[in-house]
Amino acid sequence: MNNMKDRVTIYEVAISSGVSLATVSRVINNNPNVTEKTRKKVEDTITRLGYKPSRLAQALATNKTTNIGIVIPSANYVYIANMLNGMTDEAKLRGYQLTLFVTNKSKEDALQVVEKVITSHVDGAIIFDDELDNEDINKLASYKIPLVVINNLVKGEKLASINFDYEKKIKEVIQQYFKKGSKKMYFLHLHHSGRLLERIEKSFIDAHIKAGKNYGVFSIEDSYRQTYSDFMDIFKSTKSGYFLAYRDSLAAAVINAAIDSGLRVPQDIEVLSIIGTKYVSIIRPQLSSLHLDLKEVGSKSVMMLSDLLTEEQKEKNVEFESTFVKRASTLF
Amino acid sequence: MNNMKDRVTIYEVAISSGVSLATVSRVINNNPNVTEKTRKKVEDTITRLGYKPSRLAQALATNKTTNIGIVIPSANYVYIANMLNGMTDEAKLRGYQLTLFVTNKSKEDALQVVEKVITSHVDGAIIFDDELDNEDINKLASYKIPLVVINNLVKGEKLASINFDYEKKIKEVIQQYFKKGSKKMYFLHLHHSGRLLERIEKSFIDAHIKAGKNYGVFSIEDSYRQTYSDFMDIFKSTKSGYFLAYRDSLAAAVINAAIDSGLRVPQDIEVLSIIGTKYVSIIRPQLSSLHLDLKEVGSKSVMMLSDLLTEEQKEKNVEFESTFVKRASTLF
DNA sequence: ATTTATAATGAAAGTGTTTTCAACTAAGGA
DNA sequence: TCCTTAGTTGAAAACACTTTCATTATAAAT
Repeated sequence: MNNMKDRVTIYEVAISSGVSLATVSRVINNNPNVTEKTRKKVEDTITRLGYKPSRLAQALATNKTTNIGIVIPSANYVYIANMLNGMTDEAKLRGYQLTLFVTNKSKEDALQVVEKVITSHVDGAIIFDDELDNEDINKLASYKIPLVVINNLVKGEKLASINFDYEKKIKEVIQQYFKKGSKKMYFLHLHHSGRLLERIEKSFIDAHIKAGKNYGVFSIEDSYRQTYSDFMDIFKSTKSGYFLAYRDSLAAAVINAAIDSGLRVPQDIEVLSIIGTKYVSIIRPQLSSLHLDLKEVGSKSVMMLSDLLTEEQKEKNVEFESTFVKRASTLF
Repeated sequence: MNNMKDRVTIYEVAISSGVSLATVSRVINNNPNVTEKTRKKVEDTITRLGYKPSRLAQALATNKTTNIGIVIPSANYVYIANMLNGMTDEAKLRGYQLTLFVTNKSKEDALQVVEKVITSHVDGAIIFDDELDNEDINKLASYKIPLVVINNLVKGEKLASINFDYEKKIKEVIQQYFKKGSKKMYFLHLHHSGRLLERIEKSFIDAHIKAGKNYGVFSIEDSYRQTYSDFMDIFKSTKSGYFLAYRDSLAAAVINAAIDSGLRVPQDIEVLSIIGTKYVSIIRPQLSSLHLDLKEVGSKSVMMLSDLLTEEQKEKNVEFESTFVKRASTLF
C-alpha cells in the first residue's frame, strides 16, 4: 500500500499531454469544441495519471457545488428516514450530493443551521423543519439560495413548496365519524411539533366546535415509553374513545396501553395514526392511518429543487394527497 | 424582500477597513497576531457588511472542508437512522458537516460512491456499508482519506474501526439455549446482507455443528410483507422453533405470522432479534433482542474520525458490546 | 492559390481564501 | 539617541479549476 497518490491536478494533465489547461478543462466538461484527436489524447493521459477533477476548485470557479442541503429536525424519525430515502435516490440520479443539517427542534440550533446553510455554498436546500419560520426562510432566500419548503406555503423568486392535505383530510375523517361513530374524539400530539401540527389541531378543534361536539387534546413528551405509561394511567378511568394520533409511535403506545389495560381495540378504543410508517402493519391490531408516500415526497422535493436550479421550474406549489387506509384499529 | 445580498468578499472587508487581506484573514481565524485595535476595526466592518467567509475558498486554500462523508446502504433503515442521529449530534458539536453517500446495496453504486467520496474532498469518511470491500477501502485510503470503518476490522495509517461482538454473543446465546431449551433453531436473514451477516451466520452454524445439533437457515427478500406471508406458509407445517432474526423487521414478521397462525409465542415459537430498534417494545409480545446502542456507535464513530483528523488518535479499533435483553418473545 | 468562414486552441484573468516571508512599527535597553 | 527585538502588517503566491477573448489552424469556396 505504498502507492499513496498525491492529488494530480489539471496542470499536470495539460503538461503531460502537451495542451493547455483550457483544453483539458474542455475535455473534462464535454465541451464539443475539441477535436476527436486531442480529446482522445487528453483522455488517455487522464486515465494514465488517474486524474480526478477537484470538485472544490470547480465549485469555486463556477459557483456551483452540486450539493444540496437537507434541513430536518432529526435523522432519527422513521418518517424522515423514508423521505431521506427518496431524496438520496433522486439526488443520485441527478448528480447531487446531500448535506445534512439538523436543528434538534431547538430554535437556537435552527439559527445556527441557517448560518451554516448560507456559508456552506449548497446550490439549494430542502427544508422539512417547522423550526425554521418565515423569517429564517426569507433570510436564506435573500442569499439567493433556491429552496423547496415542505409543509409551509412559501412564494417567491426561487422558492417552491410541498404541502400535505392533512388538515382537509382530518376534517373529512371527523365528519364521517360523526355520522357513523359515537365515541368521544381525542387529538394526541407531541410537544412542540410545529406549524403543521398546529394547523391539524386547529382543523380538529374547528370540526368539533362547528358540530358542537365534545373533544380532548393530549400534548405528550416525545417518547413511546412515556406515552405508554401515561395511557396505562388514563385507561384506568377512561374506557372508551377515538384517538387521533400524530405519529405512529404515539398511536402504537395508545394501542398497547389499551390492550394491556384489558380494553378492546377497536370496539372500546379506536386509534387512527396521522403519518403512518411501515409499522402500521406490524402493530397488532394493525393501525388505520392517513397514508402518504413519504419516499415519493422526498424524491419530488429534489426534483423540484433540481428544476429550480436548472431554471426550468414546472410547479411552484404541489399538494400531496393522503389517503385514509382502514386497518384494524378503527371500526370504519 | 429587495435586500438581495451579493456575497461580500474578504477583499471588500479589507478595503473598507483599510487593512490587507492577510489581516482580515487573521481576524477571521482568530490569529493572535493582531492588535486589539485593528481586530476591533475589522470585526466592526465585518458585521457592518455582513461578511461571511466562503467555506469553499477556505477549503481550497487549506485543503480542509470540515465535511465528512457517511457511506451507508440506504437511509431507510431504522438502525441506520439511529446511528445517523448519533453522528449528526457529535458532528455538530465538533463543527463538521455530514454528506451522505448511499450505495443501495449494489456493487456498481458502491464503486461510484468510492469515486464520489474521493472527488468530494471530504476530510474523512465513516463507512457503514458491507458493499465496500477491502479493495474499495484501500483505494480510499490510498487517497489519504482518513476512514472509520464499522463492522470490518481494518488497520493502517489513517484507519480506525468499530466492531460489534455479535458473533461471540450469538455463540453464547446458542450455548445457553442448548442447556435449557429444546426447540430447533433457525437463522433468518435478508438476502445479501454482507460480511457481518456472514460472520454471524457462520457463528450460528459452527455452534450447531460443534454441538452436533440440527438447524435451519432462511434467506429472505427484503420486505416485512414478504417475510410475513412466507411464514404464514411455513407455519402450516412447522409448529415449533427458535428463530434468530437478523433485523427486527424480520423478527416482527415471524412473530405476527406465528400468532396469526394460532401458535403461541414464546411457548411454541421463540424469536430473538439481532439488532433491535425501538420497535422491540412496540411489538407484542415484546421482542427479546441483542441490544446495542446504535446512537452511541454513531457518535463514537465521528469522535474517532475527528481524532484521526486532528492527529490525536486514541483508539484504533473499538469493539461494542451487545447485551442480551430478555423480553417476552423468548422463554429465557 | 487565395480568401473567407469556422472550428480548435491557448493566455490570462477570475473565483475567495490562506500563508509565507519580508518589511515595518513601537518599545525597551544601553 | 541609537540599536535590538518582538510584535504587526502587507504583498504576493498558492490552492485547482473555468471562462472569455484573442489567436491560430482547418476546411470550404471562389
